[in-house]
Amino acid sequence: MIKKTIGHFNLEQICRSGQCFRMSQKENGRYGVIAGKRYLELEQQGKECIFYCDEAEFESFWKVYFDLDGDYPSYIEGINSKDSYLMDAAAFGWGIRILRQDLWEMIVSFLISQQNNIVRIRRCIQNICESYGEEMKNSEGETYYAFPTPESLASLEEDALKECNLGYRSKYVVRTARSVTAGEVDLEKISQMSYKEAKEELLKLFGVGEKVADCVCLFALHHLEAFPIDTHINQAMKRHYKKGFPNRRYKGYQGVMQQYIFYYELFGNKQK
DNA sequence: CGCCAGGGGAGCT
DNA sequence: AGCTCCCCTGGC
Repeated sequence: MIKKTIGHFNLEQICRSGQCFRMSQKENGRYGVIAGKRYLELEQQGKECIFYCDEAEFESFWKVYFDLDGDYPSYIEGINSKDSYLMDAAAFGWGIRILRQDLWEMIVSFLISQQNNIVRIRRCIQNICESYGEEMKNSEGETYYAFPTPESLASLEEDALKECNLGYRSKYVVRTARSVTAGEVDLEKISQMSYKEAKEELLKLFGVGEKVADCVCLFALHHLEAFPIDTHINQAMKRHYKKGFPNRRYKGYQGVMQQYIFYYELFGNKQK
């Protein structure tokens, strides 16, 4: 285990921010994160954060995964001080980071997210992992499940994932898995593309629209200019940005602002 | 029981 | 760009 003091990093906020559905708080207060086949436990102790892994794994994987080299103070300092709403939102979600999650996982996760709430999304994902993901053991011998591969989902009937509580989204996931295994869409290539190209490519997948594509671009490909607009963001735009969100000012990192707004809308004080 | 909303999307005009 | 319809759960 290693201890790190990292500014603008807060596990509770990241866990609740709704970008990572495989991070959860355990009964002992620690957080567990599953990423691909990996498992990590973390613990927040005030400003310090404990990573239960060795230095090599931290440096080569988790530091990148949690975007610890990102300069979040400068993102926040760039906020227009006259924009009290955004100032409040950022002050509330100061510890959020935009993670670098697996591309395939994010595609499936946000296919499932449509017309769905966060609690149920987590359950759906847990269900497909338990049913079709590889069974793994962490260092304490506890079982966890890797995310199902495209191949394992492509072979299913279109309605098979209804048993995992996906409802009508089942066929979106199965058909998308088939597109990937058939090579119609190349995930390796997408990960090398610019935001614009990657989004265009993702939109070819059945069930992927503007919002889902933007979430994938932001949370997997780390295109911070992606600004997913969902019902909550849409309402915030109507209330606070009737003339449109100032994209020009936050050019290149609008996605970070989106996360502050989203988190604030969901968990902030409702006296707005 | 009906109604509605939850981080939408497809298909059509 | 805007509209309709699609369609699954859970909460009230």
